[in-house]
Amino acid sequence: MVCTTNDLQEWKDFPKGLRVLLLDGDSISAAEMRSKLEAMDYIVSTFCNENEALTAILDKPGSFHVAIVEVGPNDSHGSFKFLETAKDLPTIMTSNIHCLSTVMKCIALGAVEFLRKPLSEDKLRNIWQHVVHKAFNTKSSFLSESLKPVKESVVSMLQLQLENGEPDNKISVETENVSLVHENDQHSVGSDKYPAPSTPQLKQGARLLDDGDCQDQTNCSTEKESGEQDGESKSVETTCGESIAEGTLQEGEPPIPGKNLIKEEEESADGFKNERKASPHQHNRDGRSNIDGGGGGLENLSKPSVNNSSGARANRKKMKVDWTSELHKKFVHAVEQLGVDQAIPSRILELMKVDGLTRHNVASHLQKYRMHKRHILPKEDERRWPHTRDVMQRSYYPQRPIMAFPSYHSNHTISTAPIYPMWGSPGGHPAGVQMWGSPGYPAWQPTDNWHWKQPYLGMPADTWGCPVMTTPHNPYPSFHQNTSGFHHAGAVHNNSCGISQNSFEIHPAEEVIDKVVKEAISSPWLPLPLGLKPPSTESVLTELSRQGISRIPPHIDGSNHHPH
DNA sequence: CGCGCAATAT
DNA sequence: GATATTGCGC
Repeated sequence: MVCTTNDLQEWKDFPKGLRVLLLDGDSISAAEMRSKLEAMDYIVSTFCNENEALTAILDKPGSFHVAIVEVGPNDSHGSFKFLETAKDLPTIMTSNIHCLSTVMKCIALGAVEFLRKPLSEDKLRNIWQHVVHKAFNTKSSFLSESLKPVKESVVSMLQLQLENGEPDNKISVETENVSLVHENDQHSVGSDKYPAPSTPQLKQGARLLDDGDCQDQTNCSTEKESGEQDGESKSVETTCGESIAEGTLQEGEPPIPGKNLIKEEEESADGFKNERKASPHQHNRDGRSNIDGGGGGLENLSKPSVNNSSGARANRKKMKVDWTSELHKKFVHAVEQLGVDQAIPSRILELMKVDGLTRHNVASHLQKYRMHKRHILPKEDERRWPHTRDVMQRSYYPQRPIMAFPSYHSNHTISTAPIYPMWGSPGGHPAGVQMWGSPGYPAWQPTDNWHWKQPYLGMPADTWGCPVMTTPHNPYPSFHQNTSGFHHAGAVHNNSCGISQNSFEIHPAEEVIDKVVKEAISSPWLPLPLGLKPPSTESVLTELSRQGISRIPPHIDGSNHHPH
């Protein structure tokens, strides 16, 4: 009970004041982490080698609350040594190595968690959880001096009763401040607020406990080989890593008082509490939910963003869905599955299986989605494909030929089926460019998710979205990898919108067409090759028949008008 | 009631 | 300025 008012005071800004031992062989990454941690008010001590670090620990036990240790590629024994020696210090291992066995070993040796590098703010921010966890899972008698205050203050703030500890609540926090019990206020306005059980990717307050069903992505995050999700920022890991309160704490607000926990994000108060609804049908996190065209089927909900819900007020505001990559990916998958024709909010919603999402949310997103499709794609389409190739070359932009806009209403023209996993200009933006969405996403979130990145390298990314060179007409080599073959080395590689410098006669390239056709058949829900122009339907059909394919999948057929 | 679109809010 | 939400007609 070395807990003084002062201590409490110190903890009121929670993560603030936590002492972090940082052990990283890479001074640069160490500096980065340190910087981030300090921004969150952690107190960081950096070490370059385990010996120093261990010395520091042994020298002054209780100097640190938590450690972050890098597992180097070669010299991992140092890390393990640390791990084994500093048993008493919650240690988070981190590495660039995605080797499962390494991860396993770390965990086996006592690491509380394994995080892939780079460590995003979100990952770092949550490290305090381990501290609290430990604080509550260590017998009082063994509780280190540094942890006592943690426990004390948390207990105090939450007004908990210690089972074996001392029920001495230093400061009786005003109940108004920390309401453990979330009033089931689902009545609120109208019924349009669905009981969002555990908000989807919505801003997820720091619901530490919650459903015990947390996927242990932590360890599994060691990817296989899908070279896609390198930067995945999953914060779930820590979030559900452990719950502070085993039996002691009731589920409830995060242990952190409402003060300004983190400076950078203060206004994110939107902790909507809703009792989890036992939606029978939905179980998020089911591995292979959708089609997933060969992509990394990883889906973890919960987005980064640091909403340590300022516990205090139970502002069940309007939960604002923010469409994260994952969310959007799901969305797109759903749309793809359904096919435009049937891609209606409700269905999409179902397919997405995201708790807390409302039909409205989806509808809205869909609206935007469509909008982008109609504007971006066609544009791209044009520029890359100056329509009447010979004639309109002069201005490929302004011309907004007939088919430029697939019009909504004529849902019967083939063009309605557009959507491919990228809204944005496929060719116009290098993979990493973020178009809409994720404005607020930290840079550390790589180019991952969002679809505008190259979807499938194997298949011409442009195939659907952009006619590019896959069709008879335009020979313009796009700078995309797939076309590289056609490139004239010296030729101007005017990205995308190149005027036909030298339209070397590239013929329909049978194989390409074939590819397209096959794809079209196998994925009827995908937009047809716009390259085939307005009459594209027919063109396609023609091609199909030429290819000896006589039967057309219902989708295409159905959605396409006059069978005469 | 649900969808799509426009207006409005943040 | 962009994105999400709300409102409204169909």
